[in-house]
Amino acid sequence: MTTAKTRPDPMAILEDHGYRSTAPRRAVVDILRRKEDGFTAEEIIDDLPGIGRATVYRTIRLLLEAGVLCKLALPDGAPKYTLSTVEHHHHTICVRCGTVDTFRDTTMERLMRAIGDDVSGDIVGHRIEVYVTCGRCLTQVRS
Amino acid sequence: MTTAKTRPDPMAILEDHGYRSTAPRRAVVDILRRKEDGFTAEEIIDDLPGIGRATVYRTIRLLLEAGVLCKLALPDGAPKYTLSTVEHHHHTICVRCGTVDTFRDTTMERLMRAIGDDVSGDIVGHRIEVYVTCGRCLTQVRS
DNA sequence: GCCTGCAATGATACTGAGTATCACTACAAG
DNA sequence: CTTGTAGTGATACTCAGTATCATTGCAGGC
Ligand SMILES: [Mn+2]
Ligand SMILES: [Mn+2]
Ligand SMILES: [Zn+2]
Ligand SMILES: [Zn+2]
Repeated sequence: MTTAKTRPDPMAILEDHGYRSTAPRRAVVDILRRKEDGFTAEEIIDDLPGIGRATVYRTIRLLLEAGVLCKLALPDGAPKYTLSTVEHHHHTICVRCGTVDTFRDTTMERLMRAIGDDVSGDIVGHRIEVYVTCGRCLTQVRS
Repeated sequence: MTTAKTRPDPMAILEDHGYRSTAPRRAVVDILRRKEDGFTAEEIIDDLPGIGRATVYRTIRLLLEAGVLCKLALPDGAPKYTLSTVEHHHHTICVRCGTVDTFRDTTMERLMRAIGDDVSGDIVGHRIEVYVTCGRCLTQVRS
């Protein structure tokens, strides 16, 4: 059970998209590669006092466009981001502690395609977020 | 084919929750009862120059808590609200013109319950939004 | 119908997240 | 190295939403 998953280097992906490898971008990428959990933009900014807010936001936008990051819209508050694995997936978010987890459900994807018959127009995307009280929070509540 | 659906009066619902029936609240409720489509908070504020921003936001919050409104998180930009029918439902949002529609899919709800086995912790809610290019926008693109 | 307490209002100032600007910096190609 | 240009970051700004608080007006008691 290794926690380190082999994932393509986000910086390499940015370079493939024609962007330069710069020290600030590498710093941002290094930080968020270490985050197993979801993180906010402001979190990254605080972790990197030497790097301007604008650069952090710009780097996040590039990584989103490159598909390296997922953007989660929480019920309220600032969005969270997670490193995206290659496979299409969705997220559970603990409403108590904010922990983000991923899940995959191929039935869901099939269902989404079936819904195409119910809705007028062409489906171009979807967002599915499941709000949970996570296992750890459940045990805390009961103790 | 009547467009006016018989829905419980949002103001009456607020009164049931112990809130006063005031002129500003009635004005807000009157406006948004007329909107078949999704609307933003700022839209309501612009429609009611005599009423303070704070009051509009406060009224929207009360209606959300009372379950009268749904709040939609668009991919980016300010959230939209829609009057909620009693039945649980979800929304399609046209990525081109922003039109909001509703759909129901009981299979989806059954599936959500099935997912409970896959995720750790208790499911307390979910958000499903389907992004589309609506029928009207499709015909415009092709003309 | 009037008092009156307290809920509600709204002008204003504020916060927080994100973006535009622009003079400056540093990457990378030659 | 030199050099054009992509990238940076301090700063000022926008935009959505919230806190404050003096004033207003609703609703229940009389
Ligand atoms: Mn999906
Ligand atoms: Mn549902
Ligand atoms: Zn939790
Ligand atoms: Zn449309």
